[in-house]
Amino acid sequence: MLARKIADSTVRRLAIYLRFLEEFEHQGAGTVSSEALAARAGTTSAQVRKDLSFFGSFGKRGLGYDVHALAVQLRTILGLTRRYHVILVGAGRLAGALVQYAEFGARGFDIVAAVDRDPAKIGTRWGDLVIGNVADLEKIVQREQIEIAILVAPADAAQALVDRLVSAGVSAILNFAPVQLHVPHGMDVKNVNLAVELETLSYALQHRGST
Amino acid sequence: MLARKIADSTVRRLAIYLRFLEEFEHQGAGTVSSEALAARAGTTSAQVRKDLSFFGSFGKRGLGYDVHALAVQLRTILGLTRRYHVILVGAGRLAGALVQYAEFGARGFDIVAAVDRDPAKIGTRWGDLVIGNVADLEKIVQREQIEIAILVAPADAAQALVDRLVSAGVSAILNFAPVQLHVPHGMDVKNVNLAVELETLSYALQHRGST
DNA sequence: CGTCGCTCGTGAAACATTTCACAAATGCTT
DNA sequence: AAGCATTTGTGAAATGTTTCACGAGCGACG
Repeated sequence: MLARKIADSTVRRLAIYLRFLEEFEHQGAGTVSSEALAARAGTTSAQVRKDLSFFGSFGKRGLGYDVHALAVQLRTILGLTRRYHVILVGAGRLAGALVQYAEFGARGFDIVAAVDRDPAKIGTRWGDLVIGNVADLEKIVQREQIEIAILVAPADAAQALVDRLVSAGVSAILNFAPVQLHVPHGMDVKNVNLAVELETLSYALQHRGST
Repeated sequence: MLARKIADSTVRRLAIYLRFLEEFEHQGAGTVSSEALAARAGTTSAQVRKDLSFFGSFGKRGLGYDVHALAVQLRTILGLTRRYHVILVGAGRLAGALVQYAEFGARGFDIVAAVDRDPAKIGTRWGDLVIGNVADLEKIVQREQIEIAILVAPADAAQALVDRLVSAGVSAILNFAPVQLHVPHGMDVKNVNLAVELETLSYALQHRGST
C-alpha cells in the first residue's frame, strides 16, 4: 500500500490537520481551504496541499476541501479507522497521567493493560485497570491482543523489556525512557524525551541577543 | 553569539549526546570517539562530528573526545550551566507526573510554582509545592522570576494563558495543549502532543506489508 | 453559456540536512 | 625519528523537504 516513503514531518502534520478538521466539523463548517487549515495548523497552504497530494487529490478547485470527507480520508491514511490495544509498561506517575489522557481514547487507542515490577503496585487499580505483574508481560500481551506498548520504565530496564515485548508480538513502541532502543527491522519505535524538549528551549534562550 | 542558524534536529542530538557522555563519565571513561557516541545515540559518526563542528572543534585527531571536557562544552552550548525557574500552568495528572520527573531537576530545570483554576486544587500541596490560583499568575511569575512555562491546561484556555504568560515576562513555553499558539516574535514555543506520537505509530503499522 | 474569481494539484526551484570521503593531526611503537 | 594505526574536521556530493508559481478545474453570476 503506497510505495513511496512519506516523511515523518508530513505524517505528523496530517495528524494535526485532522484535529482542526474535527474542530471545523464540530463548528458546522462544510468546506475548508488549504489556506484556512494552514493558518490553524501553523504552516503554509502550499505545505498543506503538498502533504495531501502524496495520498491523492481530495479537494475541489475553487472550493477547497469537504471537511467531513477529508477527515475520513485522513483517518484512513493514519490508520485510525480501527481501535488499538495498548499496554503501559511501567506504572509510575507518568503512566498514571497517560491512563487518564482522554485524547488517546478519542483517537482509538485503548489502554487495556498496565504492568509494573513493584509488588506494592501490582494488584492495585487505576479505574478499571488492574496493574499486572511484569513477570506476566508476555501472557498479558497475548491475552489482550496488544499491538502497541508505551514504555515508561526506568532506563536500565528498558532494553530487556523491549526484547520481551518484541518476542511477545508487540508491533510498535512509544518510548519515554532516555535510551536508544534496539529492535528488529520492521518494528516501529518512537522516542519521546521531555527533558530534551526543555533543553532545546534553554538552547534557544541562550542563543538570543542578536534579535 | 554564533550567527548561524542551527537546525533543531542538531540541538536535539546534542542534548542526547550529553546524556551518553554523562553515562560514560560515570563509568570512568576518559575519552570517547564519535563512533562510540554515535552507536549509543543511534546515529552515525559523521553526524556526530558535523553536529559538534558547528560549535567548534573539541576532539583530538586519532584519539577522540575528552568525555568530561565535551560534556562541559555541550552544557555550555545548551545553556545548562545555570538553573531555570519553571512554572506548571495547569495542575492535572500530567502536571503531577512532571513535578516528580527527576530528570528536569537533574538538568537544571526547577519547577518552583504550579497554578490551576480549580478551587478544589488551589492550596493543596505536591511535596514542597503549593498549588496557586491561576488568577495570581502574573504575580507568581514575577515573584519567582520564572523564565519557562510548561502549559498543561485545556486547549480552550491555552491561548489566553499564553498571552498572560508573555506579558508577565516568560520567555519560553513548552506546550502540551493541542492547539497552535500565537506568540510575539522572539518567544520560543515547543509543542508536545502525545496523541500525535501514537498516531504516527498507527500510520506506520498501517503502512506495512511490503516488508 | 461565457466570463470571472477562487483554489487546488504539481513540477521545478530553492533551501536544508545528511552522508561521503579524505587530508591533517595525534599518539604509539619500534 | 620515522612509520603506522587512528580518528577528527570539513568541503563537496547526495539526499530530503519546503516553497514557489502557474496551469487547470470548479462554481457563481449575469
